[in-house]
Amino acid sequence: MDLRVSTQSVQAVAVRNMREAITSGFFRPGDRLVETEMCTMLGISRPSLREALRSLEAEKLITIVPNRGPIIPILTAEEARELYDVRMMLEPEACALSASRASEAAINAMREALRAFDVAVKSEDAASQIKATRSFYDQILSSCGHRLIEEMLNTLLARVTFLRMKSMSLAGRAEKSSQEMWAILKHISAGNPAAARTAAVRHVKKACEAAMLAYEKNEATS
Amino acid sequence: MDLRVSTQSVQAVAVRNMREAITSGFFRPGDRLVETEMCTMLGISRPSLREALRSLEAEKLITIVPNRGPIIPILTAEEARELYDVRMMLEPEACALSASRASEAAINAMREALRAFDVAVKSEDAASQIKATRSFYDQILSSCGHRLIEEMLNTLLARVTFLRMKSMSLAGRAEKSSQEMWAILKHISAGNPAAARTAAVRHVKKACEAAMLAYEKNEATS
DNA sequence: ATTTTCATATTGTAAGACAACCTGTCAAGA
DNA sequence: TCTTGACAGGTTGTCTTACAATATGAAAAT
Repeated sequence: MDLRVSTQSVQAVAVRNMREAITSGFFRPGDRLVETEMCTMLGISRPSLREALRSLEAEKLITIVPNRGPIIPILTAEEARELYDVRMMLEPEACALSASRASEAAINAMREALRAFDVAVKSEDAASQIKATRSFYDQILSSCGHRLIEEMLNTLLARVTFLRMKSMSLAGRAEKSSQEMWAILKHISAGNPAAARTAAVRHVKKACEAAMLAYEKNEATS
Repeated sequence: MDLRVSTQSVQAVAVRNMREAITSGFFRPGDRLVETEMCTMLGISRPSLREALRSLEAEKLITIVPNRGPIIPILTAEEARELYDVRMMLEPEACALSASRASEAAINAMREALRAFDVAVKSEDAASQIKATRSFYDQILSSCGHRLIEEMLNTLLARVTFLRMKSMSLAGRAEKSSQEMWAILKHISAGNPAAARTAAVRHVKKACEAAMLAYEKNEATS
């Protein structure tokens, strides 16, 4: 029983809210975040806001251009590729660990998340897809028992949310993604780390390919 | 010819200086960084300092305890182990990449760094050892051609500096470490990614073992 | 049309102020 | 003696105000 009272600093809440706004797609790559506007939106003072912005900058969720202020970064294809490279090194490990230690409750939550994902795919609801994927990964990461991997993958995943939204809209990608994630879940719930790892590798690889495809398509249309 | 005038923000300089102060061992785990003191040390205002502190907090170089302020974190054995786990996933890759693309100049710089390391080992100069190791890794990371791996390993390495200092002081560890790093360099300069990777794996593994040993020894003495 | 100038908007930085909170000390009461 | 309560000092959390420095875009001049 946890009776701890926890007062959150204004700064911390600001970071959380802005992070949510960015990863949910409310702010989009290229958007400028004018300080005074953000202050009124968040209802906080400029010094507090600026502290929050520095935190987000260090997380790479925003870029602060000197004398121009914060903007939501636009990932280049190369940066995206690098993000997937590193995901490829960490995510399989996380899935393997999760396969060896995830609780029944965590596995059920993953199943719920994937069901929600499938529903969102059917109804072509991009926001819900992202949310469901997010929740699926949250469960994997929190159940993998490795704080650092959890934290690093969390920030990495936050950075690619927008990309995922784009690549999910590619024809057939969402369905494929669902299959791949169900495969991961199957091996996790079976307690098979090796299989979970290979399934994760496949998933990240495919996700990367889809993202790269999304870039090519964008170039063609622009 | 680069004539660019780059004015650094006060905040950015503060972050750099404080990061240097932390990773060089000027501040030690457990130390409190009182804001007003830091302000006078750095010659900046409190808002600017606090922005800098938030950046360092996001890098995990400091921990900001609510209503108590920033302190240099004391790594638990488990946190240390996790840091080495992730190093183990990234560092071999970085070395392999470096083996396939490092320039002659970079390799020479690595050699220089290791020579300096050996000198520092002989004279038992802990600070110089850290500095030389740091410079060795800087060369590997900047020559590996992967920005993200470079950045992530940089922050990871910054977090374990103090640990390395402690484990280097273990009998014989510095010499072993030197051998392992020379092995990595050998394979990088030979352009052999696979061999560089295995050498890196061995090095991280041994470094991890040494660090764990340092923890046990500390427990025994405390 | 190109360059220059200028006004506006925005960021960078500082200073001052005060409430909230933690810590340790000391006295009062059980 | 031990616990509790109160208090003081130090530190952080936050806001307000202020102003200099810089970027942007439009108007003016060549």
